[in-house]
Amino acid sequence: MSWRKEQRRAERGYHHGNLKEALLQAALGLIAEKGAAGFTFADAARMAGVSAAAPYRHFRDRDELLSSIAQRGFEQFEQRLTAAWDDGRPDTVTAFERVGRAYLAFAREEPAFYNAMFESGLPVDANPALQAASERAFNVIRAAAERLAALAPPGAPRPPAMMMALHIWSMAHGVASLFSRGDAARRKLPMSPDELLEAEVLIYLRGLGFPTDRRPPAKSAEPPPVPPEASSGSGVPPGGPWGRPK
Amino acid sequence: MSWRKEQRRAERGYHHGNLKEALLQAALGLIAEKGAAGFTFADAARMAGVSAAAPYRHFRDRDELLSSIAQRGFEQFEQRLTAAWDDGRPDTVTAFERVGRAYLAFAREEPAFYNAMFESGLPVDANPALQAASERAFNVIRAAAERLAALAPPGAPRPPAMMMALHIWSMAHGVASLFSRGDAARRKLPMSPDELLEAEVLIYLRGLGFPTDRRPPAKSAEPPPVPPEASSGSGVPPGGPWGRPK
DNA sequence: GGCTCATGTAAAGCTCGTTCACATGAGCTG
DNA sequence: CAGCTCATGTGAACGAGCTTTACATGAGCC
Repeated sequence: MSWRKEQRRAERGYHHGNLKEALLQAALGLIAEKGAAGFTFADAARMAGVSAAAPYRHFRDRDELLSSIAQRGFEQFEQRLTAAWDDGRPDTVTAFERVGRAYLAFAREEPAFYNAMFESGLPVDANPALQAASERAFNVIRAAAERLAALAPPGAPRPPAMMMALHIWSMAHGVASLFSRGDAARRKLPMSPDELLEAEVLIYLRGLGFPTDRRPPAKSAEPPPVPPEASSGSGVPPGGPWGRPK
Repeated sequence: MSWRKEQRRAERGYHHGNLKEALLQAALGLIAEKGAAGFTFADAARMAGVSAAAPYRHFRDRDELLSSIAQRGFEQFEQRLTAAWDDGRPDTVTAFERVGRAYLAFAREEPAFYNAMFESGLPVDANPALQAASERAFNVIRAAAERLAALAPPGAPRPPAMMMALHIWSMAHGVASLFSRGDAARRKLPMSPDELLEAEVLIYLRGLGFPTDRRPPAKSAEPPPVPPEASSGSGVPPGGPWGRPK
């Protein structure tokens, strides 16, 4: 039983050498497995092969480890959103939707980060660094909304970019929280979370007057998809953004 | 120190009489204060004036107490949504928006329930009763969406009601989670969460082709607010649902 | 070679969740 | 009303986690 620990210590010597990083990695794994609530400081220490007290040399307490993870999470989140936005290429609407998908992808692929960031109950605004990181991530969405708002069709009042950003964020976050993670994801949906969000954003943008003539799964090898019947009723585009009822 | 407990016992006798309910109430208060994660079985027992082991006569374990609370939460949630919907009176769109506001109001006014229901990490679908209660609450939104979809303007494909319901739910949940609760609510917003959600829903509905000629704060004493210039561009209504830039 | 300080350890105190054997008394039964 | 029974509550105990404290180790520097 105990020789294992001894051997481990023999392998690495009295000093670990990179304990802080090892703890962060261990915690990441544990959170992904059991959620931020189930994650245990002691477990992380065990996993790194050190005593339960060792982590306190690197983190004030369990919460600070969690904060560190959330911090990293927001940074990676920002990077991924930025990459997805790609400065609005090839066109603003396409890039905007890519950001939405990136949001969901992050929630799905980095459950540990997402959990620490949004579901751990961490008081984000009590930690200035964390708050700043969160702000920077949101600013990607905000900047994208800014560009989109600038493209608003003429003849209508320009929508406030900040409001658009908040709307998009709430949609992405709502879909991610409700349908794209863990247990709740098992709810039977008529469509994938990605499609759900994409349709939601498209309908929303159309509500703002943006031309959104593509369908979500977007077989791009289609004839120009907008026959000029668009002015039926009060401006309803022809194809629904929810695709055909397959 | 200990005479307090003795006195308490003297006051109520050996048997509590209504411990289960007392525990639920105590837990509700504790969760509202410190979140479902910070809530402690032992604390609830203390608050009810019984020993730490007593609760186990009424709940298999801590999780079952939490589930009970979530269950009640979903039931009250359903009631409030149903009341807000009021069978679509006075008109479908108005009632629909009232449901959205009720969603936010519940999140704000019943933080303990909301927390247990959506933020406690409870495996909802592992508990049939809980899942059913959650389903019933969602069905209110779904039924409302159904009625709304039936009113879809002619000339456009009718949007799937289920999709609409999921969209609305994700919006409400996103706004509630991000802006309407606890710390995150401190984020400075250009508008209240209620206004934010209302605008979001209105824009969305307009994207579906619904006539949404009211502005959120809705001074209803206005002249018919849709001058027939609606067909400019691709169907952009005249007034933005975000009101004037005040 | 010897010092120093960052880093790790063991032990202990606290709280919590949970179980167990035992106590109490409310309500039924005769 | 006496006595029985069973739901309900108690106290003690266990293991686990968080955190602090006093002590150990050894890497890097003079």
